[in-house]
Amino acid sequence: MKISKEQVAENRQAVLDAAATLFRERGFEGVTVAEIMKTAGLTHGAFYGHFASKDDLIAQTCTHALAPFSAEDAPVVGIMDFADYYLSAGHRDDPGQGCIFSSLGTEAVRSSDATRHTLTESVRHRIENFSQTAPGKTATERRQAAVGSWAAMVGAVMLSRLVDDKELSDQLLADTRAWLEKSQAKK
Amino acid sequence: MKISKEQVAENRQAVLDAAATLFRERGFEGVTVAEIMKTAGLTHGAFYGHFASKDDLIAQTCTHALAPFSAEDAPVVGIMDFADYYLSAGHRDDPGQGCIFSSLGTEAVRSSDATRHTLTESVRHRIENFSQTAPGKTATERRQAAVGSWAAMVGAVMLSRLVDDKELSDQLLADTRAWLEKSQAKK
DNA sequence: TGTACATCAGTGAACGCGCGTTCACTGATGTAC
DNA sequence: TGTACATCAGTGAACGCGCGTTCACTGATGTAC
Repeated sequence: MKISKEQVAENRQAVLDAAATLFRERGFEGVTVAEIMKTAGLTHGAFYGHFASKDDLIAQTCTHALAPFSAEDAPVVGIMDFADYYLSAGHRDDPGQGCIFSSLGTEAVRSSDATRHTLTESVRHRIENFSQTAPGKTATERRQAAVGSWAAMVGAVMLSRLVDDKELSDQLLADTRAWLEKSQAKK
Repeated sequence: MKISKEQVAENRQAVLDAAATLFRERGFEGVTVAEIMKTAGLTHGAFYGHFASKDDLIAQTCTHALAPFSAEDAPVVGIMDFADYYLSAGHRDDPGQGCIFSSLGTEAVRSSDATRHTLTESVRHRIENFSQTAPGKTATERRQAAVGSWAAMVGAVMLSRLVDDKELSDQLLADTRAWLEKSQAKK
């Protein structure tokens, strides 16, 4: 039952896609290798032909999921434009397709060196990207605005998902957005 | 080998203390029941005399660890005073004694109803507390400042622990603090 | 106050399930002639 | 171009370890008389 080279590449992408969604929805430890392979349309035995271990998959999944944002030519995005998406109910309610930091942040602290390194570089890119349009007279001020604003978004979405009261959850998102808007306006 | 009532109460507290530290350091799933009991000076078999399950322990540990902040007479604390502690290297480097949201936030999303409810009430209290001294003309503005500022702190500490570059980690904390200070100052 | 006995917190061996990982086998692909 | 064979991605049964949980047993506490 040998498979064509194209099919192999497709299968590999399917596994990475399935892992990217499932990990963000249920955490690295909340999803089994067998479940990921099944979602990708394969059996668990095929897993080790593609990846050295579950940890290896985690690292490669992070790289895979963050690729669009880490590209050198990634589009510059304004903080408030980003906030409109990031602090939306849609993003909160669909972690599987959302930001990896607000869905896996506290677990990733204890992940492999490779995973943490990928995430670190992504943090750097995100800050550099936001810094280009952030308010402030100096580069330092703009970077501070970029870091502070993004940290607030990540924290707010994480808390909004945690809370068991929809009203409070909505308020966390809306209040953070309002506060960001005011902070941006003032230079 | 029956034990005195005082000793039973002490043992229970020791288990909760051990769990509170270990969970924050290594995550709910990264610590075993046996390890917690050993840290508390007991054997794993005694666990089920105190708690119905590991999930029950998690819920009670959250209540235990958050008790000081959830009390009705908890002291009102200024946002920047709190930020001085929260965004310090000391807090970042000692998650075992630190804020539960920045160490367990993304895992807690998938925890039991009881755990999430305890955390929700704690979020509410924290916001109410900060709102009392937050800047703003109206109650709404003050609440927005409280929510946005706290979200930024939680996000910043989580990211600062995640990153594998000490310089970037320090910068995340310092930039967030600087940005918070500026945002507080303006009204 | 002293003695006999029931209680029950803690012990540690054992259970059983789930999960990451391995491996002998299959059969379609793609190469050699 | 057609045929024979080697390759190797995928299959699914099996392994083994770790962890949450259970349970028969122990022996100090505290109560009854």
